[in-house]
Amino acid sequence: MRVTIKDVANKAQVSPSTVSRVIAGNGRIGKDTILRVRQVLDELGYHPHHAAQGLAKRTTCTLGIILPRTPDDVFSNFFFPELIRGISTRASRSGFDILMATGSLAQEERESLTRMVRGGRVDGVVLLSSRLEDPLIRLLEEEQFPYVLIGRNDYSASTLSVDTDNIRAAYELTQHLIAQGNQRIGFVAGPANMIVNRDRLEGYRKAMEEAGYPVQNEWIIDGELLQQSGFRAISMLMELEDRPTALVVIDDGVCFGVLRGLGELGYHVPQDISLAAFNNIALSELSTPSLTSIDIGTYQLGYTAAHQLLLLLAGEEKAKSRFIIPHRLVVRESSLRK
Amino acid sequence: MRVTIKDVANKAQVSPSTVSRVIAGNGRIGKDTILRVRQVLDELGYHPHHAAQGLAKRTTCTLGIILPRTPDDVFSNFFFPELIRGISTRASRSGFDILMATGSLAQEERESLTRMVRGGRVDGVVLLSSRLEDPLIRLLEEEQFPYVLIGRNDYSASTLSVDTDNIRAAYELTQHLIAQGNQRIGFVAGPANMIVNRDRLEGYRKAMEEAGYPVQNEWIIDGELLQQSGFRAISMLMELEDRPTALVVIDDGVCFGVLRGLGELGYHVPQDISLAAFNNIALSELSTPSLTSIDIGTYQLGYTAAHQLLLLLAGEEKAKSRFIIPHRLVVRESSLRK
DNA sequence: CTGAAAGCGCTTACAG
DNA sequence: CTGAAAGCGCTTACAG
Repeated sequence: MRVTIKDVANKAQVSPSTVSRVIAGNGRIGKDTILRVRQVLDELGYHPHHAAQGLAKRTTCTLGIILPRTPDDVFSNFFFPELIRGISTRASRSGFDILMATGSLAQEERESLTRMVRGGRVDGVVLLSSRLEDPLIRLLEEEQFPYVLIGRNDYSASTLSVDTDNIRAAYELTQHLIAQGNQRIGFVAGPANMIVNRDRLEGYRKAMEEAGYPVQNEWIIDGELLQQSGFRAISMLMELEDRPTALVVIDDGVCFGVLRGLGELGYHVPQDISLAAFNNIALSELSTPSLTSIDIGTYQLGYTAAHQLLLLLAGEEKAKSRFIIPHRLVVRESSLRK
Repeated sequence: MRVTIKDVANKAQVSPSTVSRVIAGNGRIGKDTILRVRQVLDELGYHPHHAAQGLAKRTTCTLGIILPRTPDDVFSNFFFPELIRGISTRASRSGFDILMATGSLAQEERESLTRMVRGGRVDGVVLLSSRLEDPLIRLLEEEQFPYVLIGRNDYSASTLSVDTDNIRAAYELTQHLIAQGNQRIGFVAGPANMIVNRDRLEGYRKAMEEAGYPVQNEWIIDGELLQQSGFRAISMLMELEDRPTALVVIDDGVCFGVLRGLGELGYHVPQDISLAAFNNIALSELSTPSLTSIDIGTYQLGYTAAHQLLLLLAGEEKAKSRFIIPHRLVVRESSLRK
């Protein structure tokens, strides 16, 4: 059935070892032998069997990722595809493929990762995000398995990671709103166990503090509530005596929800309230009003993460273990002074 | 380093064969032997090596997909993540993982697929879309490799495929616009070499014909133009003497572009022109106006495709080879009579 | 420059 | 019920 190295060896009248060496391109082989073997390789259309090669060489040429478990979490995950595209493109350039597993529960996530790592299915893992005391990170550390984290880590300082300076980004985004004349600025938050969300909240607080503007607790609302209880959260916010004139929103996807909610309540953006968010997904430019957003270089994050992991696997020593991808404030209609 | 079946065998004082059988759960093994082996398995934290297992069993427990090559094609691909989630979830349930490869060029795409298939990396392939005379389909057919196609096929009628009835869906969507009082209806098309796009165009034409409304050629514009030449295409369309009062748009992503373009030209939707599109991505509900769209059951498409492929791999004979996932018209603001 | 042999970690007839 | 052996398809010291 399958054309093996043995078939090639027979036809070319050499030993399998020689065929293997010709393919690998190393080892000193006679010129005419090389030519002859190459010829047969072509004729038979030989293609190495990946598992066999992997078994012998102890390598898989595969990177693993765990798909974020978002059963129906429509928000906040529009940028994962772009991230994965970056990872995949870089991997592909080194002949690596991506093995992807899912887990709808935290438990399943762990199991998927274990299967990958302990089963020797991948050479390294890219973690797409990190939460507080992340069990996946713990697992990887215990196994001493090569991985790169997209995000920040509360676990081990030496972790190879690629990240946005989210504190800084949130700080700048808030400053932009302040520069537009806003003094009462609210924050639509994401799940508090994600480190990226904590960082963004911190940056926002810092900017407000520095400007000498107080932050009211009622101004900070949970973005997840938007899904469950419709737009009650927004409605309550807008009915406050001292309601904010602007909102920093954790993510463009959530921001679309906020925008819609405000619209249904009869408010106009930016006339009645300004909005500014993070991630700059493709649709942010196309919405009406277009969304002011921090472009975090999503593709670049993924690309760089894969790149650094590949370097690590190649045994190249790195000077540093933490890489920051520059972000960029993209000002659009949603936040411009009315 | 790695705990092998041999280590377990030694410690449990049995042969590797026996350990293998205990793990597989087949073969008649003594009760106490089973218990003893299981015990050691646990103690040592044994995990089978995937490549070795695959080599011996000639199976990979992996499904392959080729990531659509969309370097910067922001439109029309917002539903792929959802599709992949469906595939991945179903695969995961049978202990299968997903191997993902990219190719930015058609050439690279072919190579990625070849590597997967000829390298024995996957047991089957899920094709995420199909074009006319698709080279990937040809490759798979030549290799006689198991695959399922999400979409329709101009190649071989017996191909296992899971699809939307796009002709019907477009027909219904157009009928809806007609029912809203529109007589001049235009169409924003996608790349003509994608079969899904042809089908949708056909359904639109059919509905128009049946209603006795003529279709002008100038009413059919190329959605890809929206990206390159800004909104010139839309501007030209709207300046026509007999301009359409409604547009069927090939995809929600493209529809966002159209919406934005109309907005910049000073037109209001649906007051000045109605819009209706396909795919019903998550954001369609959140836009202002919200988008009327055909929900194609994206997740279900992916899930079913994986399911059928898995059945095929398991050797289960299927009665039919083509599965249609029901679609559903979701009427929202963008198409409602003014 | 080239081949025979052992080995990667598993499975599975074949014997008993 | 269990083990020894051969084999999956490749690679890589070891010899020569």
